[in-house]
Amino acid sequence: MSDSTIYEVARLAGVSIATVSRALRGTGPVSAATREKVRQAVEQLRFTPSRLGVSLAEGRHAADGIVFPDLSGPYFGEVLLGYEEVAAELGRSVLILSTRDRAGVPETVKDLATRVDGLVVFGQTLPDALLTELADSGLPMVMLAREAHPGTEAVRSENAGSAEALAVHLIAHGHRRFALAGGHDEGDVSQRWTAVARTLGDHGITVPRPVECPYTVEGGHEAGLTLLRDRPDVVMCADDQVALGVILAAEELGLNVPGDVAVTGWDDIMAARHSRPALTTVRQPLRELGAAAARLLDELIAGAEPTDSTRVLATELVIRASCGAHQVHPPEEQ
Amino acid sequence: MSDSTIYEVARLAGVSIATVSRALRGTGPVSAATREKVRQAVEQLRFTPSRLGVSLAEGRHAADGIVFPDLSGPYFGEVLLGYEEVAAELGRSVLILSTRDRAGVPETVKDLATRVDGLVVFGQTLPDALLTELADSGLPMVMLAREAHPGTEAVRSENAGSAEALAVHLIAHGHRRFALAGGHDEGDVSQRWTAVARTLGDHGITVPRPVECPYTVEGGHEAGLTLLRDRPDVVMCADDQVALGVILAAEELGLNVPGDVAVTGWDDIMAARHSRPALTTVRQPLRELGAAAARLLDELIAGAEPTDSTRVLATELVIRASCGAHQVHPPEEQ
DNA sequence: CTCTGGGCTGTAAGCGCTTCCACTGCCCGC
DNA sequence: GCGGGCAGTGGAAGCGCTTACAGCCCAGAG
Repeated sequence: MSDSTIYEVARLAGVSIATVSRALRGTGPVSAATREKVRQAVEQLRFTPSRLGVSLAEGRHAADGIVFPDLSGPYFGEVLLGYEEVAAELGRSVLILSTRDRAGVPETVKDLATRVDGLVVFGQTLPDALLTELADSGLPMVMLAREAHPGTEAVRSENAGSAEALAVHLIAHGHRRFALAGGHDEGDVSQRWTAVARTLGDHGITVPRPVECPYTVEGGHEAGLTLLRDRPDVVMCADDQVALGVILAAEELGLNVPGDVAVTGWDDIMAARHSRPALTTVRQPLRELGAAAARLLDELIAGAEPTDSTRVLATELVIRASCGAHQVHPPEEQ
Repeated sequence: MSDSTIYEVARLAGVSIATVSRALRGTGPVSAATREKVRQAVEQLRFTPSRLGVSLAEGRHAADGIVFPDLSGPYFGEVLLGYEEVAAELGRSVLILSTRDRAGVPETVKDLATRVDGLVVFGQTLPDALLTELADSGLPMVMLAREAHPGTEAVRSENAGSAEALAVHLIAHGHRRFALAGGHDEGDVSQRWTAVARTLGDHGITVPRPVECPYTVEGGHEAGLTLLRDRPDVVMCADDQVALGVILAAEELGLNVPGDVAVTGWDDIMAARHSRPALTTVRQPLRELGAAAARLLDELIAGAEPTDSTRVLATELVIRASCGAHQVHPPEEQ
């Protein structure tokens, strides 16, 4: 961009750069005649103010950073979509950073931090020590899909209640031997498993520890091959991708889903509705999650004090075929 | 971020800011003793150079912009993932912008342009006039999933060959009455439809004009309800999401897929493998698409002249159940 | 012993903008 | 007729950095 500068505009318009700036931003009084001269000069030179100059002078970037563990799969895309939409409305740009098996993450994140006014961090993407360091430096931060870290704000979707409802539903199906696929991550998933274990405990059912695996179809497939050796009645999965993998594993082992084993997911991604059998799952308001994070961060940047509290968005139990033969709801529309 | 500045570091270390800069960047000679003093001062003050200052002085942002029509669905997430990964390796940040039904796109894009050293633009996201304006301003640009615009570079995946192969396969299945779902977009999709029409024509088959619809499940569903009234043998869809929607529509109309009507997609998203029936489609190398774009843009930014040419990545025909009863390949692994 | 050339360091000029402050007229009210 | 106030404008000081240029000092050469 060999763009012209405010000096050239000023010279062409025959005014000072201060006047050009005032005319363009609408701050301070400028006569109609001057404004017109400036407008013409700007047009002739195709002048656009340098963001760098503006930001340096204003002392702000008008940009947010958002840190993901990964961008693959439908989950993050949806959240990001909701985030970017709100950020754009608020006049802020969005810088993304994916950390997935990458070296030098702390340095990269710190570099990102110098480019933005605030940061959104997903789940357990970053070590707590780094979060503390960033928060202590005064950087506004919002945590996504987990509880707030000291000095930050957070937003996640409801976990325990839906997990309990799902567990109760599965018990009503007559399932007794449970298995959990997808590890304990100190974030959303662990809250769900805790609620599930408690609910099952209330019914005199004990659950084995969850089998750790990456939150991907492949991870679920592998975990499924292990889990299904014990012939559980039902496998509850950390997310829909894992569930799809478990279903694949079941098919490979000659097991019918849900006849021989029920499977449930979490998130309600597109594939959940189209899979065979259609997946019983819990719908998360992914876009709203992103949107809420964007608004929270904007408030912090505007000067609000972080409250260390977590905003919780409601989820919805989605009963489909994979949890058992007796469907509670009629098949969905559209 | 109430960060300290290079001046404070210089004062604490008892040297000039020039020396601090040299010590930190490794440009110019600095004695070991001085280097150590600077290092200590930096550590004590937790100094990180302001990106704004650096960029303003260097005259570059070390950041790329990438413009999407939308971020929902699996397609863009994957491409973005590939992009961001390479960009990070190259030491560049990534700013994203989604334009989906949003007002003031030209202004937003121009704002984005002032924040980056180069831009990647997806398909038909931006009007040609705007592309021309940006390219003329000297902004390095790479087009994604379409042919190069003058003054840019482009990368897309192969369309005509796979489209022809798919059409030939469908003809071999005995299908004769074709329908196309998903509009003519002047980009990737139109290349496919053109190849399909030509191939079918060679076999004496004519195709009706494609039915326009958004590239979503809902769009496909609606288009399907229209298309299927004519009872075609097969519906070829612009992408997998549209295909999933058409399958939904077929089910609603009591039609068996592929028994009564075959359906094909494009992209090979995750849901394609898990849908019922599993979707015959064409796999695009989504991450590679993003990665190639990142590298091309980096070359342009480094000074390479745009060649107005398009790099084409190979695709792969994926035959599953939705195209007809007689499967050519055995069921896939994993 | 003087001269020369590095090595090392500091000074200062930008990079492109915003905005405080000072200044000039001019209109209005008394 | 005169002073106060205000619309309109310019000068200049930053914002935080990089880097060309110049200066200093000292070792080694002559």
